Amino acid sequence: MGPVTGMTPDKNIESPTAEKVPGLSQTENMGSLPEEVGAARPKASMVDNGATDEELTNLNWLHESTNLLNNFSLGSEGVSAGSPLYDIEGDLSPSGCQTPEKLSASSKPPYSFSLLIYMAIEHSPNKCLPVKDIYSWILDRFPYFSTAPTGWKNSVRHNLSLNKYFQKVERSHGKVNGKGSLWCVDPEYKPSLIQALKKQPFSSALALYTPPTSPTSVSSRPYVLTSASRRKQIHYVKDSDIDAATAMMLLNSSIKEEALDRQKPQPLKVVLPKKRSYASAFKHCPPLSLQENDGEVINIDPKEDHNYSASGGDSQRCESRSSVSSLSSVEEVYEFIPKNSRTGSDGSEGFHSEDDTDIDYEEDTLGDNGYVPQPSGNDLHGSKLRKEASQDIDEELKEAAGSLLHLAGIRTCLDSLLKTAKAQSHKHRK
DNA sequence: TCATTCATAAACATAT
DNA sequence: AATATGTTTATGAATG
Repeated sequence: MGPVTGMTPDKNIESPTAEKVPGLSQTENMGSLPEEVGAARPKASMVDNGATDEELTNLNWLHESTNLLNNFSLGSEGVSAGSPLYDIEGDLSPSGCQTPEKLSASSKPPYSFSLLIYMAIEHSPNKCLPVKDIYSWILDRFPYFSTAPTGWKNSVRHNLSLNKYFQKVERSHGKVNGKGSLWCVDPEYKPSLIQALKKQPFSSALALYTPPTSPTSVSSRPYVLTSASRRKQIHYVKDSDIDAATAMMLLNSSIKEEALDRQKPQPLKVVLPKKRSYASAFKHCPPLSLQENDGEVINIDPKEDHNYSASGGDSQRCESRSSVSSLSSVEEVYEFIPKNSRTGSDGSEGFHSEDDTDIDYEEDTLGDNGYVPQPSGNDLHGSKLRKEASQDIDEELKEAAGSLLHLAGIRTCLDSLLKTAKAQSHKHRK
């Protein structure tokens, strides 16, 4: 028996390596995924009290960070009603810098397939795309591939299948139109992908970024702060603030996740854990788990799970799991503001499938497979739910703040007790 | 030199 | 049956 023929058009191709562009070597400019996610210690850079008092009992930070948390968890709603479809060609690219697309119209895009796929998925309204639409998006954005040998589709599929960053999600049952599954970005690895994208020479690519969210916070929204204020905040940050704010962030994120979870009828149904178990990918982070190794992990032998960029996975996974990296990543990218006005208007931005996929999403919304698209800002039901969630968050935040105040009070008491004790012993010695 | 990442090709299985 | 999709293996280039 000979080799299987007629499988895909992929087969009747020349080796694309023949078309490699000089000066644009495969890895030279390519968006290689980072081995480590950039240091994800929460900088608590938002805490801007400007004071010098480093005592925990100085509760300015609490007030500030509580406001901040509200901005993070609730206030972001007002930023963008639609899904954050950022404009890859947006005005964020430095003047005089060509966009990758334009560069790649005749030459190979400076992104790895992983990043291309990631961008495609992130551009989709529902953050999930079938393979076909990933093809389409890439073709749409990178005309290079229209003339490139079709082997690139094989590479896309290969990446989807092999790469740990991507997850397969079932389409709705009983829905026969549309082959295959939907592909999503594993939230756990979003920071990695973002980090990789950030390393691209084209800063406009950053405009694609959706602020990474914790696994269950599906509605990723951009966070808008000016870089100037951010730097200022970073400048004033203090260690005590970091820890406190970190605690608050973690607390908040867990609360938020719970609240958001309540909104969702069912979690995403991840099809099958191929590279490793993704069963936890859409689960919550354990609340307030400050530990990097939370036990669940994680036998990541790069050889065991044969996939790309397996190294460094441990740390980044832990970081992202703890939600802390979300904050840091957000900080890294929150300057980028969505251009949602273009969504869907020209057919390329806010990519819509030409086939049934969107219909699929709609049905899934009501649906039977548990796949829930991101709530859109004008979704009344969603906003109502969010309001409820917000109230919950508010209440829990108050409780949390109360607890922290309580702790601070204890600390104050202890301090004063210590002082008294010292004074007494001093007296006693005299 | 070695390990790693990535691209590419290919074989094969399964679903539509 | 044809095609699309998904998985797996192999190989080689580039890089640190």
